[in-house]
Amino acid sequence: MTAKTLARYEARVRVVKAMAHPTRMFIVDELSRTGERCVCELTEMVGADISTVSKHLSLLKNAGIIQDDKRGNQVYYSLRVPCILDFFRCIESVVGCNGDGKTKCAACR
Amino acid sequence: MTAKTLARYEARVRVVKAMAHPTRMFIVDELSRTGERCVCELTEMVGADISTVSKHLSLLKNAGIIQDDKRGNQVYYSLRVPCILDFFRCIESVVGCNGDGKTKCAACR
DNA sequence: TCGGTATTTGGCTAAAATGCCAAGCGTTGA
DNA sequence: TCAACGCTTGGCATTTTAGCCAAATACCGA
Repeated sequence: MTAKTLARYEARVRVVKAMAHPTRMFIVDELSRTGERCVCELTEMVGADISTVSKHLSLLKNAGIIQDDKRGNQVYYSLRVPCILDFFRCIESVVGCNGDGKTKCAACR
Repeated sequence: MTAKTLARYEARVRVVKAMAHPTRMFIVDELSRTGERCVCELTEMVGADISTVSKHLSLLKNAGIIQDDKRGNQVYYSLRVPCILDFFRCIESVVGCNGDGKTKCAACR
C-alpha cells in the first residue's frame, strides 16, 4: 500500500470514524430529519452530559459532516453535506443483508 | 432515545466501526476488486504483522462484512455482502464534498 | 510420523476514545 | 454592571482499540 493510497483511506476513515458512535449517528439522523437543532435540544434527546454532547458535535464538525450557526446564545447544528444521508442507506443495507442470497437487500441488487 | 432506537444505532455502529480503520478499509476495497485473497497475500499488501492482519480479518468477519473459505492450509477471504461496495461511494462523496455548494459531488444531487 | 507452512489466539503494552465534573467564555436580560 | 443561560474546553479516570511477539493449531508433503 503506497503512502498515497494510505492517505486516501485515512481521509475516508476520518468520516467513517465520526459516524462510528451511537450518539453521533443519532445526531446525524436527527439533523437529517429536522434540519437543525441546538445543543440543548440534542442533549435532552441523547440523555448524556451536555459537555459530552458538545464534544460529539465538535467531532462531527471537524469531520466535515455538520456545521454550526451561532444565534444569540445558542448554537444550531445542521448537516453540511446532504450526501451523508446515503450513508445510512448503505449501512442499513449491510445490517439487513445476511448474505444468504435469499434475504431482500436494497443494495444487493 | 428509546432502547429500541439505541439498539438500531448500535447495530449500524458495529458495521461502521469495522470499516473505521485504514487497513480494514483497504482489505474490503481489495476484496471488492479481486474477489478473494488469502491471509498471506493481504498481509504482504498491508505490510503489517500477519497476526495483526488476521485480527483485522476476524473483526470484519464478525461484523458480517467478509466470509472465509479454508482451502488446504490457506484461508481465503471474500466479501459476504456486495452492498458494502456502496459504502465506499457514500464515503467518497462526503470526503470529496466540501459543502460549499460549488464542488461536484456525486451524492449531492 | 515429522518438519514446514499458514493462520489464529493469548498476552502485554501503548495509544485512542468516552464521559463526567469543573472551570472558562460569550450573550442576554435585569 | 451582573447574574443567568448556553456552550465549549481542560482535566482525569476508565474502557476500547491496535499491534507486536510468542505459543498453539491445522494441514500438507515427504
